Amino acid sequence: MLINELSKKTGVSAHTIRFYEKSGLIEGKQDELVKSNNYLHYDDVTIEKLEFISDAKSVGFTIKEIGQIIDAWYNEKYSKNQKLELLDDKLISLEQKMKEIKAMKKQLLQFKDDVVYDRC
Amino acid sequence: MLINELSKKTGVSAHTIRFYEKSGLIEGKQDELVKSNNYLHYDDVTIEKLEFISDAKSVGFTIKEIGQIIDAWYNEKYSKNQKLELLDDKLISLEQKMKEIKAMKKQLLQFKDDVVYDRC
DNA sequence: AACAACCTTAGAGTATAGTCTAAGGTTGAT
DNA sequence: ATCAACCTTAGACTATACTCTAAGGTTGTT
Repeated sequence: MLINELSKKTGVSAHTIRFYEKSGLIEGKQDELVKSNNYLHYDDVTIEKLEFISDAKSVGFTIKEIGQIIDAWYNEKYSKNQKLELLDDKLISLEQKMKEIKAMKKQLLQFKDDVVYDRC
Repeated sequence: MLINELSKKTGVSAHTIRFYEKSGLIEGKQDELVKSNNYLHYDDVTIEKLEFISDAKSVGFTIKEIGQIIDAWYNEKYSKNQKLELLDDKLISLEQKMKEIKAMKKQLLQFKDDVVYDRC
């Protein structure tokens, strides 16, 4: 599919898709039989990747980190051990985020308490 | 205390402290007895606020959101109900973040599995 | 008085992550 | 052939959150 269709299927704008492509997160391929244009074609894996990018951004991963994770998933440029190490690394950072969110929850509940009992 | 001491006590640079002050997150006071300068003095509550800002940034709150939370905590410009509503709102967004992180954890564990069993 | 070590404001510069515009080429239907 | 509706690249613009520089004033010690 071409970029517009990909955009419609994922809800990600063509501009942003191109930005992700420039950033190395996804990759379209040219049809080798067609030399008259340089239109890029995208497959279903790219849809998966864009969905993953959206989820990964939500949890606070940067474009760079997301690129690494995608490479650990789809790419052959890392060894198995390197991939597992990177993924473990990101899992640890998720645990960390989780802890921080729990602590922040406690803090906000404390603030609520302070408001209710006029302690602020 | 003056800005340098505050910076040393909190680990937040004087530049960043000034940026937070401009953004309305914290507020120093001038010594009314001293007219020869416009040095700003900070109290211990500001230390608390800066620590909160750091924690709140970690969980992904924006400066604007952090400002609102601080106002719901220290400021009198909101009613009790408005404060509680805002804090509940932020608590809900934390629950949401928590869910997203759990889902991402599952996804990364799946990726690990795929790597281990050569499914990618 | 001179000096280091502070303080101030204004504004420029950086990184991240888009978002948009312009200028131009291609495709497919009429 | 012409037209809408695509496609491309290059680069400008935006928002957020800093980070730094410059220029100048103040304080405290020698």
